[in-house]
Amino acid sequence: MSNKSKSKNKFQAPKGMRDILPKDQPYWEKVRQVIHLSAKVFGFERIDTPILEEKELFIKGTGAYTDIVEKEMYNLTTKGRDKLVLRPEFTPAIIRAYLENGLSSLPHPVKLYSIGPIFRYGRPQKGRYRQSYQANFEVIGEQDPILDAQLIQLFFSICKKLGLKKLITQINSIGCSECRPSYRKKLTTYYRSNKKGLCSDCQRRLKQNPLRLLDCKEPKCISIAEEAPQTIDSLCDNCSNHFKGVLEYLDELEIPYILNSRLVRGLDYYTKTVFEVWPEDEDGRQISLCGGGRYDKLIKLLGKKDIPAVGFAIGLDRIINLIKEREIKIVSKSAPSVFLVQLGDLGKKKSLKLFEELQQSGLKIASSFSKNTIKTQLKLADKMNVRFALILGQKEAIDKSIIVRDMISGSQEVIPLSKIVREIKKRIKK
RNA sequence: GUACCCAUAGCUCAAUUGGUAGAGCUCCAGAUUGUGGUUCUGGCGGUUUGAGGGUUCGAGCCCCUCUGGGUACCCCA
Repeated sequence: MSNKSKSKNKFQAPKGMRDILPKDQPYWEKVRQVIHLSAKVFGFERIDTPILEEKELFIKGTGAYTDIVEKEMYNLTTKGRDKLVLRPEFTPAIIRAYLENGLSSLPHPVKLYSIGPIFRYGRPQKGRYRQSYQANFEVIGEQDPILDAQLIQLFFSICKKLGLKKLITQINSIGCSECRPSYRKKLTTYYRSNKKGLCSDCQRRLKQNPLRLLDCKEPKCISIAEEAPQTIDSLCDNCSNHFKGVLEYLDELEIPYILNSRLVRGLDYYTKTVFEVWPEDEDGRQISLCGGGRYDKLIKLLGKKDIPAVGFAIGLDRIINLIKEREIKIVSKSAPSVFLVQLGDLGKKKSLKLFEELQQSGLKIASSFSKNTIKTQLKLADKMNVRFALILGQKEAIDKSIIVRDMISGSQEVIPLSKIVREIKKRIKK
């Protein structure tokens, strides 16, 4: 990505938003392709929801006191005075679609995934953009802890296919409506007695959302948080067993994880399991690759029925950044293996149709009809890293033949035009 | 939203104490009139240094504002 300003050009992309240029597209294609494949294997069906949603959906769903809702949404009012926002995350929108379209009549669990842009108004930096891309997975309608574990398995499966290793799961359980209130009380009491040692943000948050004090980055707050009562010690039997279940399944899957009692996450709807996955050697400050958890109460909040669910989101920008940082090679499947060189008026005319034939036969073929010299065309062929160049000139066009040039050895051979497809396919296989 | 750093050709970077912008790569063309990856030569490329204002005889360089980027927060993917 360029760090240069383009403001001498009259227009520039809005702050925190960028163009994904052709040279980066192979990364995006690869990542998306792997995600689609893994989603299918794990039984997820695709859903696409609008980029705009009612503002109220996120106030209710994500939570009125979360930073996302408080200060990071792109708001707009329509001519009809509807209050809409660019979606800052997927989950409430997916649940809305699930409820609105009667997907609850399908056999449960209903497994849905979606992939696309989300928008958050904040200060951009590496791995944080105002328009970023997520892949989002939701499993609706079951509370079996195996589903929580399977989501993490799914993420590791995707990473494995992308060649990403050295990752570690950060996991915690934050309880449910049964046990959270009493934990909250314990925590609040603990923090009240240490109130004067807290930063100003935390003093404010103490009233609204005391759980969030646990992952404050202020040194003084960190040391207070270290002594704070831990969520897992206050879980009710149900939550405790559930969490044990998740961890047992992770052990069974041999997925690396560490219990992180300070992981609470900023969205209001989480219950029980919360998790993120970080690169192993990082401290996770802003590079968590995915994050999610269980949200057994969200659906009731947005609808009527009390339906449990679990889900998570993958940050595609961060996945791609990591692939690049670790210099993992991505092979573009669409890279051409043959370049058709045309020479002279007749050659040019005849190659036009030949190009179509070759391409229809399934060969990945490149060409440059606007360049006329053989030199320039071969140069291009070389740059594209093509295996063979096919040369159709005046002479060949008359003879109904074509030259096959091996771009590695430099040797070439004249072949009858009628046999070219078969010959090339034979050679590529070698 | 807060703090610090940054901004010169498409890209990576030069420019002595403020003295009037230069190189490599890329791109295009030629050497080689039907043969690429090396080499050599030439050309395009900056409405003059992200934008606007100020100081000065003179600003890429100093000051202010804005825009964008980076990093650390806040928070999250």
